[in-house]
Amino acid sequence: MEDARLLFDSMVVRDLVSWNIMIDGYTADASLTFGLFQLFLTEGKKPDCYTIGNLLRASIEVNRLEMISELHGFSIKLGLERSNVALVRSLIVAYAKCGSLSNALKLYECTMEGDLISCTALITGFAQQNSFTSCAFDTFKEMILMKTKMDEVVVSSLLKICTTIASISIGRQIHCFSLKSSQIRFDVALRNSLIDMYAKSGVIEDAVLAFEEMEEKDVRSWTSMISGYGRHGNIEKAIGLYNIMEHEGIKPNDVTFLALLSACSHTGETEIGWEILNTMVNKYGIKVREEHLSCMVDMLARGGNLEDAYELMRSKNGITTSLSSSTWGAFLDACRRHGNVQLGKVAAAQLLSMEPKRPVNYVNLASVYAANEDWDNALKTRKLMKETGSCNTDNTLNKRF
DNA sequence: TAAAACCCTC
Repeated sequence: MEDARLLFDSMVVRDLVSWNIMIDGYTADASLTFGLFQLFLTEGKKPDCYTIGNLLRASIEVNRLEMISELHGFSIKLGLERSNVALVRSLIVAYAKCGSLSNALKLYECTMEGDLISCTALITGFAQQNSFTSCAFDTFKEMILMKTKMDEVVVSSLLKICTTIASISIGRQIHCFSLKSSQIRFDVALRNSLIDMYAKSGVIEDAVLAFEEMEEKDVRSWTSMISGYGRHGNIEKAIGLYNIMEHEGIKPNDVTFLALLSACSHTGETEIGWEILNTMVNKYGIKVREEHLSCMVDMLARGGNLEDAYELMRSKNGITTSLSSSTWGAFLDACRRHGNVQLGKVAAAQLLSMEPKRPVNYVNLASVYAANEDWDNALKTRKLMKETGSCNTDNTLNKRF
């Protein structure tokens, strides 16, 4: 890219095509893309649909909604909005991905009704806004009524929503719909979505069916199935499947190991957990992620090995990112359950410095004291919570109602 | 061409 830039800078006459190629080349680094676009504008150039399309992709990358609106404005000014279907589609995708569903919807209703790509973008956009999943299904119903073209991507997106709301009945309906439709190809991604949907909805047998039906399985297929067994508390099956996977020459990834570690933490298999972590690092050279540590900490702390868990949190096993508040939260909860005031206080201090406004942290610390019949400090902690004014900032309730 | 799949614990 540096060479391309040198060549580009040395050009005497730069036409729109060379600008577009350059802007496209920088999509990996959005700030460079935008910088180049500024230069483009100061030179008095006019963007076309390709320039704007490339910039939209960069804006999605860094979640810059105001940039998308600006590019939308450009398209209107240049009259591209009315003539270029692909551009409008890209705008809808960009708005939906960056969370502005109202803008995406407006554009869709004006010009793109019944367009498969736009509908899929709307559906995943709705799915990302927790409380709008029903809108995603409404969009799909409209597609059916309008006899829109369907494909595996849109049903796969819908199945993903079913996993988050754990709706086996909707999931099954979508599965049946896909079987009946001649337009839907059962590719690896769709089959993986099916495994995941059934496993997360609690119907492990159907997840197994979907898994065994596959002629070509990738690492995600195996991981979904392992994770499914782990979630169901079946560690033997999870590890058995991992062994078969290895035997078949499929390389596990960081997520596969996360699924295995999680299975160990559910069943309290501390020794196996350590073994798995070692295999991941030493045999596969996979870097330990914060989530792996979090799992290990939970596993150790749950089993009462609070000291080991704390030691792991301190040493962080060589990873450089800092631990998330949720890891500390899980640790604090384990301290409460095992009545360890000393470590509970350490965890609470850490948590209160990270998120001083979350009541749950105070409540957990108070419970640590209470578990040790230290009513004095329990009461003081409760008081402190009220003083910080954090009682009113619990948005977990707002979310639910 | 674009829109989709595996991700820990509280």
